[in-house]
Amino acid sequence: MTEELTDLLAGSRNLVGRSSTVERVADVLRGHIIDGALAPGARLSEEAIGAALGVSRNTLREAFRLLSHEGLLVHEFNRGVFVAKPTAEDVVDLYRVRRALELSALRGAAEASDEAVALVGASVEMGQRAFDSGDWWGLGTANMRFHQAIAGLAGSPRTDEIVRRLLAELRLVFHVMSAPREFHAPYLEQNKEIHRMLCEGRLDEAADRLGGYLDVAERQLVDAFAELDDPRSQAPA
Amino acid sequence: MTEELTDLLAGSRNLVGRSSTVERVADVLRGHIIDGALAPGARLSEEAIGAALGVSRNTLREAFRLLSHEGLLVHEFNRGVFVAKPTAEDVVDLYRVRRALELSALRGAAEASDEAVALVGASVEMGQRAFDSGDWWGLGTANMRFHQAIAGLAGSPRTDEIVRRLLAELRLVFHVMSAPREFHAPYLEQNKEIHRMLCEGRLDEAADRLGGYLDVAERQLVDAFAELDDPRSQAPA
DNA sequence: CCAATTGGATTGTTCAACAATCCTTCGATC
DNA sequence: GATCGAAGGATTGTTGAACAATCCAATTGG
Repeated sequence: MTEELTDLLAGSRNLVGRSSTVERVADVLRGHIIDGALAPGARLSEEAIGAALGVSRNTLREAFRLLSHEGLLVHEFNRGVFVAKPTAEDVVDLYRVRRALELSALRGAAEASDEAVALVGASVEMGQRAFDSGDWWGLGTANMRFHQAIAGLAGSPRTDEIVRRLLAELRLVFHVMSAPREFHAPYLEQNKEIHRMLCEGRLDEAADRLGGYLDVAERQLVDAFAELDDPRSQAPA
Repeated sequence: MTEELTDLLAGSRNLVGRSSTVERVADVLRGHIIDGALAPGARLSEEAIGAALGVSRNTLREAFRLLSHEGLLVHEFNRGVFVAKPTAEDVVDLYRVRRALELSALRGAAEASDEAVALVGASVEMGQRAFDSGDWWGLGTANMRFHQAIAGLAGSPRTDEIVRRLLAELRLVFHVMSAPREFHAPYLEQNKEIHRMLCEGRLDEAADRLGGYLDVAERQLVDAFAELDDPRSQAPA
């Protein structure tokens, strides 16, 4: 179910004209990267992946280039492509851009379309269902959907694309979180409240709430990274 | 010791070792697109361009993919790549994202580095020189540089890249302006004043000024588009 | 005049090959 | 024994050609 929706999300970007092999390959790889099957830092061999997916090296390289520009892969000349390995600095940067775009969209939501507002509500309900069934990764997905819907209030195709890219990178970051439930669960209530404020037209208030919430999440992630790099937390060999 | 050497190597590689054919091709094409040698809407034949630049179709296609993700080219499946042809809606969208990012960067510029602030000043001086020598296209370039410097106040690599992409698209938009002087010249004074406010720490004031200025520019561009589409302004065949 | 067909041109994708570069291993020298 | 350097293999960078799939325009037929 969740996977179906994820595919729908990714697929809804470009309409139905989805016949390019390159994009299909990129979709498959994106999925594997986002759900962790391809770990951050892993090298993707052209020959191996090409053989596994049954596509030529040239086609694969075009797909690599696509995902590199989405921030999911990094390309090192003459060395190959690697799954992006976000750092604490990347987290700070990602949240900086998110704050600018999401808060701007929320503050200007007076002119948002009804469908855009409805998407926010739908993401909240989706999160509730995931919570009820104990699907913590699905809860994370719903949370992403929530933020994408917030950004969508601006009615701006470019904002939508930028935020989608940022959230995909953020998915990589979440792989360092050892406790997805504790991380994602508290935000469900916040999302509900922000949605309520949005429906009542209390936009500035909603934006302030969202801003504070982003600060907390960023802090939490940065701390998680610090703990990873901190030698005292490493188990003795 | 080792680390120093590694840093040096990495730094010099990015500056000098631009040895990828794909990126060199992309640079050439980007230049021709931005300065108008390749007009918006023009189709880029793989065979023709490949022969002209002396690169293979596969390499060229990778460069196309790069520029497509920068928004300068649009790729239509089974039809080819075309120089992007922005519409009035694109203008509105571009300014929406610019407002969000540039104003956010300016409002948070209290923590900006000295170099970042200096870049703003440098762009203003560059604009003054272009104005004095009657170089209107150079004035436009300086203006772009100014806005990139404003965005750079955030100290965010991702913001920098996004804004660079937006401004490159905007360059295409400017090709519809028949009077570059009248369009660009008035903003020089505004940039000076915003720079002054920035140096004096009057950030919110500067941001308000910039916001209003962006509104005017957007309006001006949209009007120019409306005139283009308006039949009454077209010469009889 | 309009519609269907056909043919040429262009793109999408694959395959094979070679040059350039990197990483590893092996050896040589001190 | 350790450090440095040089072959060796493996991987990427780039090219060229080939074929299938698709689009576009001209031609043909009604």
